Amino acid sequence: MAEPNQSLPVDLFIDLDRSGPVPLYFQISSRIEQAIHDGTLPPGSRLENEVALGNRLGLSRPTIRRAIQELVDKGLLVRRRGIGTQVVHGKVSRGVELTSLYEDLERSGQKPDTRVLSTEIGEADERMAEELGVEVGSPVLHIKRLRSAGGVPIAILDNVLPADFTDIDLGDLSKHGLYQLLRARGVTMRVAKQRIGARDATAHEAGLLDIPKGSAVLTMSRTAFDNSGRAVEWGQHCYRPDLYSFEMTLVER
Amino acid sequence: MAEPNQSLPVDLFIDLDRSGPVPLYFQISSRIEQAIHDGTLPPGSRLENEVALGNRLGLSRPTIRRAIQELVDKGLLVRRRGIGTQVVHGKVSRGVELTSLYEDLERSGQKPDTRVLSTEIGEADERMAEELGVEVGSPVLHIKRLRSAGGVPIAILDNVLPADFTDIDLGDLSKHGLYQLLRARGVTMRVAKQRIGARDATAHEAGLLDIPKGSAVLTMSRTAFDNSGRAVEWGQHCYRPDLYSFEMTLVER
DNA sequence: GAGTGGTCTAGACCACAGA
DNA sequence: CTGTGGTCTAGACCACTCT
Repeated sequence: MAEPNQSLPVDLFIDLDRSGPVPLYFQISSRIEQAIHDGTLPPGSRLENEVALGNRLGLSRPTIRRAIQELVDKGLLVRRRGIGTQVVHGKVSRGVELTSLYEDLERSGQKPDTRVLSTEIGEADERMAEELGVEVGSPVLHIKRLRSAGGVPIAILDNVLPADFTDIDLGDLSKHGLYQLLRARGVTMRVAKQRIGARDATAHEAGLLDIPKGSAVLTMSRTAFDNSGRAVEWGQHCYRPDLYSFEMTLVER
Repeated sequence: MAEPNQSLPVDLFIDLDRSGPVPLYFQISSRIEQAIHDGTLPPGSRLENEVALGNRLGLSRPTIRRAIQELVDKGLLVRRRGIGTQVVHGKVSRGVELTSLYEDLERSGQKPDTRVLSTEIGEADERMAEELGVEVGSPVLHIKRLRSAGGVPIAILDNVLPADFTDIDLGDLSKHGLYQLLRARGVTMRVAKQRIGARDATAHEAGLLDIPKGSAVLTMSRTAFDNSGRAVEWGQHCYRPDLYSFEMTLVER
C-alpha cells in the first residue's frame, strides 16, 4: 500500500507541435502538469521511466528529462535513483501556485487600485546608491504608492529607480503596475533579491492601511535586476498582514 | 562603459577530477562561483561563450551549459541570446546566501539553544490531517519548542509529525534540530511548501519571546515532504521580527 | 540481475542581437 | 554577416535500489 500505483501511461501525448515556437520539453511538462492537476496522475503515483516515455513519444531522453526536471523544480514531482518518479502528496494538485492573497482578491473580482502618494526626483543617498549600484548623489526617481483592492488598502509601496527612468510617465502609475510600465519600456526583470520581515506599524502607516496604530505589518524589501544584470528597482513595501502573505515552494537541490 | 569587460579567461580551470564522485558540471560551476565571489569575475563582466569554454576545458557543451545554468538559477549570472553571459551587478558577490539573522547570530558565536515546551502524542484533527495527508484521528506527534540564541528567545516552533515518528527520541530535541533528527532516521526532505506572514503576538507568545504584548511577530507555516513525496512534517512557527527575517533570490524562468 | 535515474559526449539546427 | 545562447538527437556508461 506504500506504492499504490504502477507506472501510468497518460495517453494524452498526441499532437506535439514540432514546428511552432513552443519547446518540446515545455509541451511535455505542461501535459504532465495538467495530468497531475486534473487527477489523472494522483499523488503518489509513479511516472513511466524516462527511456520508455521517450520511446513512446518519439523524443530523445534528454528532452524527456528536461520536461520532468521542470516539474521537479516546481515541487510537483520527486525522483529517486533506482526507484522512479512519483507525484508529490498533499493538496499540491491545485491552488498552491498563488503567491499572495492579493491575487486571490484580484481573481475574486476585487479590482486592484493604486493611489500615488508622491513622486520625486532626488539624489541617491548612501543606502539607495548601495542598493542600486549607482553613485551617491546621482538622480533617482522616488515613488510612494498605496495599493488597494475593492476599496480596502493592502500595501504601502516605496520604490526607488535609477536615473534612466526619471522620465517615466507618472500618470500611468495609477493605472498600471510599476513592473508593467518597465516592461513596456523594454526592461525585462530577471533576478530579484528580497527580504521578508515584520514590525509594528508607524502611526502614518496605520492610518494609510486603516489598521490600529502599532499593530503588525508584513514588510518586504527587494532589489530587482534586468537581463543585463543591472539594478533596476529597489522597493520597500509594507502589507496589511490580514490581507497579504507570501507563499512559496522550496526544492532540495 | 555599459559593457566594461570583454570575456575573461578565468585561468583556474585545471585539475578536474574525472574519477571522483563530484560531477564535472558541479566542479565547473563551483570554480566560476568562486571567481565571482573573490572578484576575479567582477559584476557586469562577461563569461566566455559556452563552446569556447567547452573546448578549452575539454568538456562537451551540455556539461558547460549545465554548470552555467546552476549559477543562473542561483541569481549570480544572467544570459541573453545573441549577447552572452554576464555577472549580475550589486553586492551579490558575497553574503547574500544567508537565509536569516538567526544564522548571523550562529556565525557570530551565539550558540543556538532549544527548550522543549511540550511533546504530546495525540490524534490528528481536521487541519493536521489535511496538511499531513493522513486520516483524521490517526496518531500524530505534537512538539512545541522555544528556540534561543545567546540566551535571547528568537522563535516559537510548533510542529506536528505523522504516526511513523511517534517513537522519536524526544530527549534529543533540546540538543539537535528536528530536521537533523529526521535525517538521522534516514528521512531526506525534498520539497517544502511554506507561507510567510505577520500578526500581533498573543500574550503567551509575547511572554515567551520577551517582547511587549501585542507587538508584531513574523509567522511561517510549512509542510515538508520526503523523497517519496509523503508529508513528513507540518510546522507553525513565529519569530521575533527584530531578530529574524527571510532572505531569498528569485529568478525569472 | 533488472530497472531506474544521474551524468556525459559530439555533434546538429535554430532564433536572436549586433556590426 | 558573425557570434551568441536555446533546443534537440542518439547514443554511452555509471550508481543506486530492489528482488
